[in-house]
Amino acid sequence: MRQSRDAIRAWLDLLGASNAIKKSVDTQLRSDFGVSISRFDILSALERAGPDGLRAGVLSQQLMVTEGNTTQVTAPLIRDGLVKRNTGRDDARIAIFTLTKKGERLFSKMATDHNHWIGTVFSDLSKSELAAFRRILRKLNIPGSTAQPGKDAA
Amino acid sequence: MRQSRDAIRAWLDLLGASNAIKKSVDTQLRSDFGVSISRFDILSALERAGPDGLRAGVLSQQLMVTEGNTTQVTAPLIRDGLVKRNTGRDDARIAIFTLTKKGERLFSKMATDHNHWIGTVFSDLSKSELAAFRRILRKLNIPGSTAQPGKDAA
DNA sequence: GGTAAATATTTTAATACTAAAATATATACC
DNA sequence: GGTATATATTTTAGTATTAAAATATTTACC
Repeated sequence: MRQSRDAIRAWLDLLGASNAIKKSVDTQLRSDFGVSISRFDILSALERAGPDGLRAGVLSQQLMVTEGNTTQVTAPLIRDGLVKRNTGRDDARIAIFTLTKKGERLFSKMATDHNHWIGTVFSDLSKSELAAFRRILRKLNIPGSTAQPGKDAA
Repeated sequence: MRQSRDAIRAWLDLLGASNAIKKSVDTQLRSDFGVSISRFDILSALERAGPDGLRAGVLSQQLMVTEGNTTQVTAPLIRDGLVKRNTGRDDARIAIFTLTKKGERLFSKMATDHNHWIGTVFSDLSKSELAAFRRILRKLNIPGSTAQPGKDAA
């Protein structure tokens, strides 16, 4: 099983890089804007959705988290006036989240910085290396994983 | 900033793959052995350390977590008889963790399966693709990250 | 040998996450 | 029109995580 030992090394490298990038982004978002990466992900999804916002269930699906998680992470964003929660007019069971003006303004600044940070992380890779990297990631056989990510974005 | 958009895509792919693999491993470890990936990481580090075990601080460093985390994640392992906690004989401040016989037996089974799962994840990559993948990961510029991972292993 | 400082770990308070139970509302069928 | 079922979300209980405060013990120095 020589193959499996190299695979373990690759997995540890992958996990380490992912953890380190995430930690770095989270630290910067918190110190510069007072927002965690989880909250940033929500703001990002709502920004993309525009004025119609997103239903709780759709938001959860996009971020690949449970609905309970969405309820809890939106709570402080609502408390801080970055997100508004409305109830569907036809169906009172439905919760619709949208960005407030304040949320839009803050997210816009965050997105600029976030894009720049991530650009820097990959800045030493050539265009073809970046493509090769993504191609290899798509070749991984991950049990129970039909498709792609969903979390984090800008 | 075309470059930054592709970088974001690569980051989302990287994060998605990492999350999905971790989730898959965690789910399998829990259902087959009743142990989470966090606890598995501790057992793995202690197995590697052998009969002398590891001090709390060293264990924390190796897993790249806080000492408080180590205290809490070892607690159920001790409760379940997989790990033993001893106090240093010269210095009573020191906590030394070792695997029990039961812990060794369980970890041995877990490691076999874990290696196989990870081998499968990377099984569609050629030897050179695997090497290219690791080389690219090492070329990433991650702020505040001097070196490599630390977590998870077998 | 007693106090101050240093060291090692644990505890506490907060965030984030899941799975499962609970709640609220709407729909369907009799 | 009333009850059962289905749907959408929230709440609860448990695990994992960090940062900062608290505790325990040793070391150093007067």
